[in-house]
Amino acid sequence: MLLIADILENKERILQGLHKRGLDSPEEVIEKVLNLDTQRKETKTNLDRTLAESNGISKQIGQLMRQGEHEKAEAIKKKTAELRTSGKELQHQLSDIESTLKTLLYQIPNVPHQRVPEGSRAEDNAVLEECERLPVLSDSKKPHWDLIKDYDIIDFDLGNKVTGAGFPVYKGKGARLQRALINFFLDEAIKAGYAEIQPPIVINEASGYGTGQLPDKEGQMYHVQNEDFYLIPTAEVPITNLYREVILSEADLPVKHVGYTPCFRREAGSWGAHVRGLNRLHQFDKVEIVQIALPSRSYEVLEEMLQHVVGLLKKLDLPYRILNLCGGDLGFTAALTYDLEVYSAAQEQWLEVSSVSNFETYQANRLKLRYKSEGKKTTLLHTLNGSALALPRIMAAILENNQKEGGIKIPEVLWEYAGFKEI
RNA sequence: AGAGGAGUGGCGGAGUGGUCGAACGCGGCGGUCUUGAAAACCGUUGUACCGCGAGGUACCGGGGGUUCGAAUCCCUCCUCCUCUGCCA
Repeated sequence: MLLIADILENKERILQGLHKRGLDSPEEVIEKVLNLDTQRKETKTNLDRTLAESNGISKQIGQLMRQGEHEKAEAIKKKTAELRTSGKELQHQLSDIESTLKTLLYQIPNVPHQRVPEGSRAEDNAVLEECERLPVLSDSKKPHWDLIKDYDIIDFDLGNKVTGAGFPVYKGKGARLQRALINFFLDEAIKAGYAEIQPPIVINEASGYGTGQLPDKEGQMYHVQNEDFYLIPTAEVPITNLYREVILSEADLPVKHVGYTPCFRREAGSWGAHVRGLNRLHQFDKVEIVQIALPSRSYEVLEEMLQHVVGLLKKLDLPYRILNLCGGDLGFTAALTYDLEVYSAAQEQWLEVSSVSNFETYQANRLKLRYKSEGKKTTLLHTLNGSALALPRIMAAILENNQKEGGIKIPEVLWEYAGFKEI
């Protein structure tokens, strides 16, 4: 959520940023916000004045009562009736204005960072780094949706039976490889100084608003109706919300957490031929890294997180490229996002396996996540997160890129974790 | 899930209709004393909003209500504790 004070101060810069996202007329909504804010202030001033007067009279009444002057007290009481009705009226006006203002602010995405490239389509994303020699497989190469059947390690039909499409069942070495990857990712993050968290995988509404999944992506989350909970689409949500309404001290920073969770996404309307097999699922596993950083350091932290993810891909020996997402492709709440994609030699396409983002104060403002600086001022922090990593496409790439006649070699770093070297 | 009890500032803990943003203790910060530290003593110590400022307003788990006035009374939801039930 954008800060009104920031909109007032940097209106032009913010409008430019919103144009970069391809918004039609951000001027309109920004003007509405500023007008409402003016109304809010006026109403608040009036309300406070009314309440102050009414409080004063109440105090007088109290004094008179104590002195036993009941008639005088009764006489003054009558004066308050009017204040009371106008106070109620103003109170209602104020909460109406505030909720309209909030609804409006919820509709405005984060302002892209200066380094975010112009553009609206995937082709406009800037490739910052790309593996030079892409692997080429023999003509007998198979996509992972065939390989998993050949080796009987992931079963979509069983998932269909038990749940439905997009909920695969991992079997035998498939399950063990999953577990190996999760443990490998967790251990690597812990080595890099991240403290492990095992959060709940269902969250309440407040948490959904805190990190920005609500109200923007309401339809993308599974909703537990009888409890009004949501299944998490990513561990980012529960882990970041650990710090909702928290004031940290400077010494606590940066906060670094890692968590493994299953993730649930309805992916309404996003199915097609290009998302076969493991490429898109309703339930998948992911290890997520989250940091809370000082505003002055958050872009350093972003680079550090990016390099952590790059390190994982290198250790897994997967060909990757790094994208700087363009304005049109940037997520609603992010200021800058690096996507990491892995090349699948069998599908002959790039698969997104990680998104590393800086949200600056956008989430922190919703979360009321602040720190107390030396000068005793409370200031919003910056939140960041990244997948390190999402499992299914990593799994797909490992299976596809390492396939050979009669077996699939798994990366050496996983041998110990998996307990086998080949499928 | 049922019955009973409880939720107050960083923590502990008073307060059951007005003088309460809230006693007191601990902790934190500043100071006195000390070569330094400890102890002792003195002072200070929440957040947000409105206002140029003086100052004002709101917040005692959340929301709503009664009242001139609510931490205090009523309703409702949430959370925790105890007992019973059920269960990995």
